Amino acid sequence: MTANAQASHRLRAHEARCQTCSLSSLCLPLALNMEDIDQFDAIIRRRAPLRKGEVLFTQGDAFDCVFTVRSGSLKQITNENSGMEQLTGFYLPSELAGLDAIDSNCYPGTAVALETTTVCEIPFDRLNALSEQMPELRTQLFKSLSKELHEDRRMMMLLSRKTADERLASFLVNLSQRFRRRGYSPYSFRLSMARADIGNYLGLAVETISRILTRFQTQGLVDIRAREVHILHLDGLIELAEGECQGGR
Amino acid sequence: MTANAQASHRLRAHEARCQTCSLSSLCLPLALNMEDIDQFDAIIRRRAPLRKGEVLFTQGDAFDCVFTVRSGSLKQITNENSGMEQLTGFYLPSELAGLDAIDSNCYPGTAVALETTTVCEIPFDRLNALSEQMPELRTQLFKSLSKELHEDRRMMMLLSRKTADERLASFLVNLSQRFRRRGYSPYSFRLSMARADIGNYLGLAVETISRILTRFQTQGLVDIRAREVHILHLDGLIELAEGECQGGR
DNA sequence: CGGTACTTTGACCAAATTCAATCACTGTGG
DNA sequence: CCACAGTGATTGAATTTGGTCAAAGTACCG
Repeated sequence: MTANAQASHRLRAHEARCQTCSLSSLCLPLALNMEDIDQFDAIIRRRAPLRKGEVLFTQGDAFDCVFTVRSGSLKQITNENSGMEQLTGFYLPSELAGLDAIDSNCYPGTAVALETTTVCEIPFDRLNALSEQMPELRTQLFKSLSKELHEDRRMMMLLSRKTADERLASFLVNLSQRFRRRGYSPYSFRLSMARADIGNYLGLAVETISRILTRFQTQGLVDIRAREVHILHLDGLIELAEGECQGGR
Repeated sequence: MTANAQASHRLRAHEARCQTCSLSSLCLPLALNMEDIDQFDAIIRRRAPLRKGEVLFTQGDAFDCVFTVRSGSLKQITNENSGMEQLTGFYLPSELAGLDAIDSNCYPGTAVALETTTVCEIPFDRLNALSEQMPELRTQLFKSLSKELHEDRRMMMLLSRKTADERLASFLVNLSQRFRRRGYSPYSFRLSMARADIGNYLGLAVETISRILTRFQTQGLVDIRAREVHILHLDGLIELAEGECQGGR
């Protein structure tokens, strides 16, 4: 590698551009042409990486930006008056956080980094303005919102109709699919979240998560040591995740 | 009333216009000026009323329109492969159904009228196009999507952290508030859905709904006979709905 | 007026929670 | 380099909430 190439590499790493970003085919500008991407790129701010546990935005803060994860992962937690705390979602690279803040103009949850995480910060008013000139961008934004709605509906079904086993299987399958889409192995990955986070997200006690994971292990479905996951029998998990509920409950 | 006035009344009833619609302050065009409302109005199609049990759109159908309820109410049901059936929401007048179809380009659930129901049909491609020229409309559309996201998150919290009592109290309080916003009494209203629908929506068995409603009744919180609801002690219900979970589970 | 669909009530049961205790892993400071 | 603290994960036993099954009661519609 020449000195020149090294320098250019360092530059890219530091102030990455959408043009060179490996996530561009999954991210908001996915449908834009080169020219539009440049304009889009111009409104984005890159931040110093968040360290594990650092907060990206806090529940109640005034809304001004949405964020895409560039590397690492986030969790979003919502507190209700009564001290109830709900983990409403995990965000992986290329996923868009903060969309649920548009309506009320303040973030309805707190976003926390689960590991070292870099994000792109997109001021929403400028994004909104840009979406006027770029129908593809607007459509993509509508789609992102709609997709998250759709995901939430799946989650509602999971929470209200599925057993603990089915929930955990769904969770693992879902992660696996998201990793696959991003070009990582769908069979081997690292959980960036604690068991307690998984439990909170799935509406189950930590102990239940733990018990079921060991059961999955003894059944030969997965091999999990600490946070390292190896899926041994994906079809089995998928079958489990779908459940055979005959409309009960 | 003169014959003329009668005719004009009949006209309005038949092919209502946004300009004269009593819901305009709650509905999509809420931020538009007169001129824009006219343009918006022009893309809307009004349909013959749906009778109870009739289907507005079916899961899997190609997506082309979103719908606002003008009178009556809808439920949306999603079937998963495995025969699991989840009621993902109820739509009251001025609420927008079908937004969750934008991403996948087909309706992810079936919308069914719970009573005689009229809707406005809005072709999404034309709405999208119009939102290019009308920033207020675009913003309102983003807000509607975001709001539904937000609602779903509340629902996820309800499903994963609340007891049966808290869920049902939340449900009644939520309905009450939605009626209030629409100018109806928050204390007396009619449930357009069956107990089974409520149960499905809240992730509880019908029997549980029934038991808890009678308990609420004996506790003097409500007076319910058949589907007629009278809320006697709204604050009590609200308190119940919030629960005192200290972050458990 | 009769039938169908919806609702209520009771008895029993099972899944998942709670409580309690132990174990493993990480990182820090002596 | 190792002991120790602290967090996170696992396991077991007892409890509880809400589900299932069964049956009877009630409202609504033609």
